[in-house]
Amino acid sequence: MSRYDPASIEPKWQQAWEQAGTFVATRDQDKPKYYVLEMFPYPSGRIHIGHVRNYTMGDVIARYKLATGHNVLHPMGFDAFGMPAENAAMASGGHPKDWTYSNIDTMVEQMKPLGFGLDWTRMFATCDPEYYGQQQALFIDMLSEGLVYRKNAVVNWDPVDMTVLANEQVIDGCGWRSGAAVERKELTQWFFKISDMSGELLDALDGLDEWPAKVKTMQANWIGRSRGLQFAFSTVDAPEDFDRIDVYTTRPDTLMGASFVGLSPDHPLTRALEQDNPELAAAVAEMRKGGTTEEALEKAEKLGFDTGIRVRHPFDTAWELPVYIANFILMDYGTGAIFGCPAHDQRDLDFARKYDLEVRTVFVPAMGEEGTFITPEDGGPAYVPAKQETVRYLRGFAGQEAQTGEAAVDAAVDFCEENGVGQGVTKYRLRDWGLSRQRYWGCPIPVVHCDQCGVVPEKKENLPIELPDDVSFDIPGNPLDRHPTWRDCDCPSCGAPAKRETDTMDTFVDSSWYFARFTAPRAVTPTDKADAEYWMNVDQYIGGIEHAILHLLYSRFFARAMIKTGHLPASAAEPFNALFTQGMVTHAIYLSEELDKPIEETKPGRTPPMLRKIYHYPEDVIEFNYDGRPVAIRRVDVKGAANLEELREVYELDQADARAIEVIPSAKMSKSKNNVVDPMSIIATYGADTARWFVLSDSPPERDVEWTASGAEAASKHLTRVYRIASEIAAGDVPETREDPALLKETHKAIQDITLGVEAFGFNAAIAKLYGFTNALSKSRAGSETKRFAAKTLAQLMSPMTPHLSEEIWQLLGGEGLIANAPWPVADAAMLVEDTVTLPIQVNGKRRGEIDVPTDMPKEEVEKLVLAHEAVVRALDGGQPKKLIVVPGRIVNVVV
RNA sequence: GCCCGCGUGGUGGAAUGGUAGACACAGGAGACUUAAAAUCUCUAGGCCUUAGUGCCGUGCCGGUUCGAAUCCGGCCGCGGGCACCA
Repeated sequence: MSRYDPASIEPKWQQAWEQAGTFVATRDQDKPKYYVLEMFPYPSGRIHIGHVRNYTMGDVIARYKLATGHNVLHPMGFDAFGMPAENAAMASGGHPKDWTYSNIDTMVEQMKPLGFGLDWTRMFATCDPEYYGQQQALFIDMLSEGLVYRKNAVVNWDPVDMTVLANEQVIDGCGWRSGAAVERKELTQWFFKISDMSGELLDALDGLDEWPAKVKTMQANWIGRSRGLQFAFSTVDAPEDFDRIDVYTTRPDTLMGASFVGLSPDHPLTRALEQDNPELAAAVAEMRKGGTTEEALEKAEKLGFDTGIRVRHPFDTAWELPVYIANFILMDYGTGAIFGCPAHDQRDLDFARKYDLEVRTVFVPAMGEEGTFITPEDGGPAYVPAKQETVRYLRGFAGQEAQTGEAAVDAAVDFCEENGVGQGVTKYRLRDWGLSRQRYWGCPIPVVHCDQCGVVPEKKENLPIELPDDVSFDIPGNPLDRHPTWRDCDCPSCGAPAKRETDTMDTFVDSSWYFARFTAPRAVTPTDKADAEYWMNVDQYIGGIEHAILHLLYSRFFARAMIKTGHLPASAAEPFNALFTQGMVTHAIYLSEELDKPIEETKPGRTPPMLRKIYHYPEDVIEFNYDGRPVAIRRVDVKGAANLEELREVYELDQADARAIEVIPSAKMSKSKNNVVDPMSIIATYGADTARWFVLSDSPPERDVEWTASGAEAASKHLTRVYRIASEIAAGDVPETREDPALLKETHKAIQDITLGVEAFGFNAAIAKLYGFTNALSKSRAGSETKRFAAKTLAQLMSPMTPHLSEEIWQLLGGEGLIANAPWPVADAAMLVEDTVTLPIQVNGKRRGEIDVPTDMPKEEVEKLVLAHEAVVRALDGGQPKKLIVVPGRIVNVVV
């Protein structure tokens, strides 16, 4: 009998699928279509075990849907524009294009041996001119629909390198290369008008039944609809044209607690004051230092500057409030100006205390806490209860004295509207999407700047506007900007000499419509109508939770924009019917701190040896327990230690030499920590099916999974066992003994469990059931026909996860055709019925015994049996039960 | 700082509000073998001068319930996101 040999089995079946065109998708109106998509990878150079997990999950769904009679579309491509390619070019010469395409080649080569049921004929990379040319066409259509516009926005500016920095290139407020303090600088940039759709994008979340609730919550908070009051303070001693300052507040009920007005450093009034007040200008310049991220702004020390201007309180013109410029106020949200109510906002309170401003408590807890409550005026923290909580107003002006924040806000808005102070408005936190990037390796924005005509879209027949190849990355900045000829062109409108836009698009644009392009990847328009109508929507989308907000929100916006521009059917407004977010694959980090040179080499006057951190590769160490915690030693240091005791001795010696390796468990895989597990070595050692089986087993798919060598080995052992069991059955080595009705039942139970498991993304639980079923099959003394049926069913149930092994077993057992095409087994409902059930008996919620009863026994009879049970009799001690709860088929609880 | 998650044996984890620890890994004991590997069988949350029909136990504290890993409130820890990483 032959051994399980993945190295020979796997290429054989991959070839068979390719020859049969098993996974090539073509439109077929007779079958229900199913579009399964995993978030496409960035071509970093090598596939990562996290990719293997992500694509295996998608593949399980794809193969399962194929077996259940669907016409499946399961494509793959690459999200290929972006900074790493430029960084590589800067670091080691070369060209981003060469680097990217060579990485793509490598990754495709690494993915193919994994046997994913992908339609490779549809593959593309977003850096293919064929793709980004269509993206440019889309952009032009969006421009003419009014979905794109230009405005000023701030960027991270490195004043030394004279270049724009990405947020990740700003480290502790300084440029990553120059180390210079980063400033916020305004540039004219392109924007998508996503904010026009804020309400629609928010409301439509309700219809996404098959999306995780957490993703919908995150998106809803991100869009951030708020109902508030917009009103104006009239100013005293302000420059011309600034006789009023518009503010927006979500808490108009706290107006009587106002103690100052805050302006954003980017507010028009701030800019006006800057002109002739050097002291103020210097303070504002200080506030503009640091990065642009919300996190940086929030964490920055709260700075203010008193403008000297005063405003009149809308309810009492004699009451004047100071106007401060404050660095924590965002120009993009509301009106860029707020009123501060220190008593009910911790940030305002910190600010008020710093600048010695008034604190006026507006409301206090409604009841109970009189004795313990310290008002903010008396040094307590800001009082910020939930809006649903009822509070008592000391300085209310509308509504009841005791009311919820919500009711008070509504009453305040009504009051203000009636008295002409302001009006209730709905605002969104969501800002327009800035898509301009001052970088080379991205999709060129297809517009031309003409002295006569202004900003003009490129003609579609001139697309794609291709990136020039002759560029260099030896100096910072955008190579397109300094290219001698690429910018020169004729105005598409008047024909006069003009200049191209040198900004390229945010890579989120590339990934916001690739799912639509996959339906017709070679079409000469962005999409093909018939294909888009047939294949959209994506039935199941799978990807990382890190994309919960931006990528998914942008894609939802793009789908709507593509409907408006005629590139998608109206039914595709929500492009992803179901979403699944999977966890990361983590791995322990092996860390030691070693002297950078031997002590004996130390000479007087020389630098003494320093401890430095060394990260070891997983394959270079042996891990074991020492003193109750996991530690490791280098394989080269084992010195013939044959058992645990000797390994521990070596570890102790290493500790003395400061060479002992600490194990830091479950860390995100990272190249710099050397804890990246290369899937290719796993495949080389165990085969693709083992890798696939392992990444699905043990951990729930939405949670992170720790890669362990022992886990991979266990997976491999199990597949070997399945192969051996199946071969024995195929070879007729099974003794013809008695019938075993239990095995037939187990088989149908397994069909039921695994089918439900796959449908619900419970892959780890499904695999646990497959272990159980395998054990049942192995132990069963059933006759060969029943065993053969069970083994064939096992192969089918495993086939989405371990497709190569399953094909091999299917063939051994005389299955017809490819298992990939065999119809998914259906459980016989009659086989799933159990005759008896074991009911645990609880007394006061604690388990005290159990009884076996027929499944259909009436409640009354169960009660009689329970009351007769010795544990219950003893607990009752002759008395009557207070309560008797019988949950049919589940449990019995006696309350005494 | 703000938003969203997660936390169960030595380890990964299972459990429609209903027997906590399924299924595995590592460990222990045994069988087979000249031996090893492979394979198979059994064992396995913690506690105890009472070994039981016992007590404790799902990050911590409290609540709802006949019954809570699961629901609610507060706290601690870890992770994801925060609009130019993808």
